[in-house]
Amino acid sequence: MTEASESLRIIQRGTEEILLESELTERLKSGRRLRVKAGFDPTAPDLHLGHTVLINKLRQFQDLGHEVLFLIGDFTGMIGDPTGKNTTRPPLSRDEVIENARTYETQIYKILDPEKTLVMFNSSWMSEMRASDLIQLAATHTVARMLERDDFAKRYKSGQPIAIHEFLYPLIQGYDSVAMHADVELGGTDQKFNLLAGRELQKLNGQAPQVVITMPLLEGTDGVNKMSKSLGNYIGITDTPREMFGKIMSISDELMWRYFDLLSFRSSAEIQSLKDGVKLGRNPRDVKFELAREIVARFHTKADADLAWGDFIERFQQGAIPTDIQEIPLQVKLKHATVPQILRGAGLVESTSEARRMMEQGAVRIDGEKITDFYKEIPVPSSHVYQVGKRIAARVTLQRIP
RNA sequence: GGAGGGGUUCCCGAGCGGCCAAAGGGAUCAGACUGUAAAUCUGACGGCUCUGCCUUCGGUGGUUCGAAUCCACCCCCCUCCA
Repeated sequence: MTEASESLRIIQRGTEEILLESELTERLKSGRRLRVKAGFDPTAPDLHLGHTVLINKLRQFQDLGHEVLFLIGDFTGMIGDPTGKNTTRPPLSRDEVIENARTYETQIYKILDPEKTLVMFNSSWMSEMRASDLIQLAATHTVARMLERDDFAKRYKSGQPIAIHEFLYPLIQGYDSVAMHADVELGGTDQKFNLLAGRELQKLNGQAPQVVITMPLLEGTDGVNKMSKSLGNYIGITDTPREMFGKIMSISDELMWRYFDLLSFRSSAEIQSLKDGVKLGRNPRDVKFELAREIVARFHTKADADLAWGDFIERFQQGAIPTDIQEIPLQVKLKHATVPQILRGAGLVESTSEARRMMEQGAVRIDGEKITDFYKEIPVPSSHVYQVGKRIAARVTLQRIP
């Protein structure tokens, strides 16, 4: 097996599609250090596991000696990528974009090698672009072509608005590839249209068109929608070890295998043997533990992962009161306080109505004892551990103020 | 510019003078169970000083004993025509 075909095999793993594979082989054979582009919109400042599917792939390119061009779409961020959306996104302010971009930069190096990463901002060439250039760019594509895009088509048909500027997004993303002289661009499957626009524009500008590689979209913790911050089904890479561990444990047994495929660094053979193990009666929960430990260790440390694991077992399997819980001081004017008041005051619930509901449902405990009486008076001063359900707990210390 | 349709609680979506804090579904949360914060089942799901009271159905003003529901004006979205 030649070196190029070995590289190709590594790159192929887990991808959805490579366009065109022959071109990729060609470039790999050239032995040149390839410029591998991936763009991120700085709309959501926190990366989640869904993004890491792509970043892991970038890392593989780096390991093979290539250079990653990490494009922060600060200019396009002000437009708002219409991909997959059924409504127009609100544009971001200059300051928000810069702030978000900074967060991205600090987060990607948990996976990428900084030595082989070039961070670029598309505002550096887009802000220079003149109106006449932009119109020329716009002239390269037709409205019909734009409306072929599934998300635009759906919005158009169902009567949702599409603003003109949204048509510019794929064109600008494509133009980025021209400006960056990208050899390869990676994106989610939903980005295919935008990625292909890059190929066309590069051809028009006399460059060899980039190879487009699409990666599957990772489903979120709900197992249905793609992972995204706005849907609240995400696992952030800056989540605490405990949160991250718990969220991974909450995915369905089915989805767990998908996560193994797209997120685990284990070999395909190893994953297959885990599957076989479950078939033979191994508890899927324990396999999920392994996944959770691997992922938590990647973004934190091995020790953090083990701690989170132990904590999870104690808390959910054995129902123990967590040990290192938050301390919340609360000042009270009277000699007594009722439980709903305390829970709301300490921020454990959003309203006293919610506190009452939780109590009715038997979710509230004080020092491990279930409390259902709304009017139970807690003396002030005092200090107890208050729990609302299995996940929320804090030691609340009541202090009397005159 | 003209004609028509529409804006309902986190989302979708019913309601079209009182029985509406507003059906149903989704999401979410809790409880039970379990092999787990899977699955399944049950329940909750505006707020409060909670057997009652207060605020909500694009906005403002009106009609009425009483309006999410009727009227007027305004704002926003969509479709068709120009």
